Amino acid sequence: MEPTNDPPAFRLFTEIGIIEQLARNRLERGLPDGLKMAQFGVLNHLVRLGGQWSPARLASAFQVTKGAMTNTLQRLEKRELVLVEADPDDGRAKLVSLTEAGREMRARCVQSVGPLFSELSRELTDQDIAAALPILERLRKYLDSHRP
Amino acid sequence: MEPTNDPPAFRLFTEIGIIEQLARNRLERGLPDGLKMAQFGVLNHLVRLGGQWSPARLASAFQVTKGAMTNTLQRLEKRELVLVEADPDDGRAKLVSLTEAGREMRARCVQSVGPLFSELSRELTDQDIAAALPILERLRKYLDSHRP
DNA sequence: AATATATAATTTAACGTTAAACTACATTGA
DNA sequence: TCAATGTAGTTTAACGTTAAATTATATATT
Repeated sequence: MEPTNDPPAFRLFTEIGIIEQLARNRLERGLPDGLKMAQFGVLNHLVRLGGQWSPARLASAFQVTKGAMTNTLQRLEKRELVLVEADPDDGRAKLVSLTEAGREMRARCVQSVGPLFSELSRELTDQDIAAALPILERLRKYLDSHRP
Repeated sequence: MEPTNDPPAFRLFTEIGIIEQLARNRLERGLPDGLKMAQFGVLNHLVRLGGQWSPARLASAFQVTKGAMTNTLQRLEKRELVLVEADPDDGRAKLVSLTEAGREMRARCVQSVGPLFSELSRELTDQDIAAALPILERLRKYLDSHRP
């Protein structure tokens, strides 16, 4: 690739776009049973934070539309990795929680993802990453707070 | 959002994934005539680097599959923003170049994208970005060189 | 020269995403 | 109380993406 004269912000977006594609592809390739990143993301979220989550709260946590979350949850529910119940306190809402199978699947996912992170740590130290993270967080928060 | 205990590399991917989504959405929203980022990317590439490019070279430059590039080029060709000819030296190949309309459209796209970059420069200086870019470049190059 | 292998581009199916329209239920306020 | 407004979730259409199969042409090897 030729070196570019694009302004820094443009190059930042370009790098982010390419990394996102390569990383999702690489991670997804290792996930068990053809699970997708979106699905693993929800399982991981439920394991880390526990409890019951409405689809709307999950959609907001992952910055996707409610329609996208409906889709992901339906796929997880089909595999019985997740339990979806009616919210007793709100007739419009549902509550999503992890099943035992979901917890096990998440563990397998974490295992499958391990090797990439090990390799990466030889290229990029935690210090390197820590240097970049605050800038990306500011960018993310800015974009998030100026949404339509 | 609750603070996470995820390892730095994981948080890096998470931030990148969210930023990619928010940024593409924000940028696309401003593009003229419902042009998409993928299409603008190709126009921009052809303006910056000029000349004739085979679909395969473009696919490689953008790190997408040839199928994805076929799709993007067909949409650009339908709007006559791009000219696609047979390669006289290789019966399998095609050559893609910019039309005048394509050049004008790219200029309109750059204009439409300007405001976001101005706003952004008040949140994130070029120095901030310059601090993050080398790390992202290393990550991108690593992922790119270890593809299946 | 003939065959085998490799490359260029397209097509198809499957997935995730958004936006917008829709249904169902909740909340607010006159 | 009832009407208006707001929110939760689903559905559909359109787009971009990948992977895999397909067609056509090039290149290399024997």
